[in-house]
Amino acid sequence: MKRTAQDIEYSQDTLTISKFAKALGHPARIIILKHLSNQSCCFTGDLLEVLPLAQSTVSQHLKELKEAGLIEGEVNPPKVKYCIHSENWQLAKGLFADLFKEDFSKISCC
Amino acid sequence: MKRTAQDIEYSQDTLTISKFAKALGHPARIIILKHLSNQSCCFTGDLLEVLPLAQSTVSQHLKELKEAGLIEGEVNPPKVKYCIHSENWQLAKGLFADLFKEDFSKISCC
DNA sequence: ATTGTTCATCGCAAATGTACGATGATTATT
DNA sequence: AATAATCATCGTACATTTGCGATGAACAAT
Repeated sequence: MKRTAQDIEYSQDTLTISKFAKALGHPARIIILKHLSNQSCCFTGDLLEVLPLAQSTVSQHLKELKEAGLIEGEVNPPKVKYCIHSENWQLAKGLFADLFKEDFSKISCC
Repeated sequence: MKRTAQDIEYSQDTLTISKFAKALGHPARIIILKHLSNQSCCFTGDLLEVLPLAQSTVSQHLKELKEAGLIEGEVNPPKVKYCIHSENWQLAKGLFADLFKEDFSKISCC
């Protein structure tokens, strides 16, 4: 991937929402987030019972969600509790709501 | 990527939102969608003036958005008009709103 | 007929993503 | 001290994504 001088042209909001979206771009990570958000609060790798994936793979997905800022992990040996990162969750909610604010429910095109 | 028998385990909603999210997972595509959604309606490769990318690359991003169902293209030679795919736009809006419906704005964790 | 415009697609290169098993680190329990 | 449980990380394999230039297809205007 050649990169030129120009790739700095995106606004912060654009970068932020695309980062969140990218993290949401895999069904396993959607499942994880839905679990965390239902489970009024924290959670851990009981996810393994829900996801048809190896433990290491789930761990990797959790890492990506953490790096995207959507969740946070709290070590609680020998377990780890994962929670929704409330601040960024609100941020994401707002950014997506803003993206989809236009309503094209009536005949829209052209 | 080894695939085993189990990868069929995701619900339709989960697959759908992750497909949309994946398509939103790149800043260039966010820009494109914002343009289409502001521009009350259709559009074409004036996107080239907005995006720091080669024409072929932009075309590829448009293709991905089309395949994800978020936009549709209408040939109008020698140009192509792109529009938000209203039905799927509404669907996406609903799915994201549902995902983020829980409110973690007050102290949430554990 | 030739030329120009607009756009998609192909082929390539490099980067990232997805998945797994194996191994290791940490702590609790025996 | 030894074992078990929980989770992260490493290494590997393969797929997908991202980007570009080059080429081609479709049509309009000359």
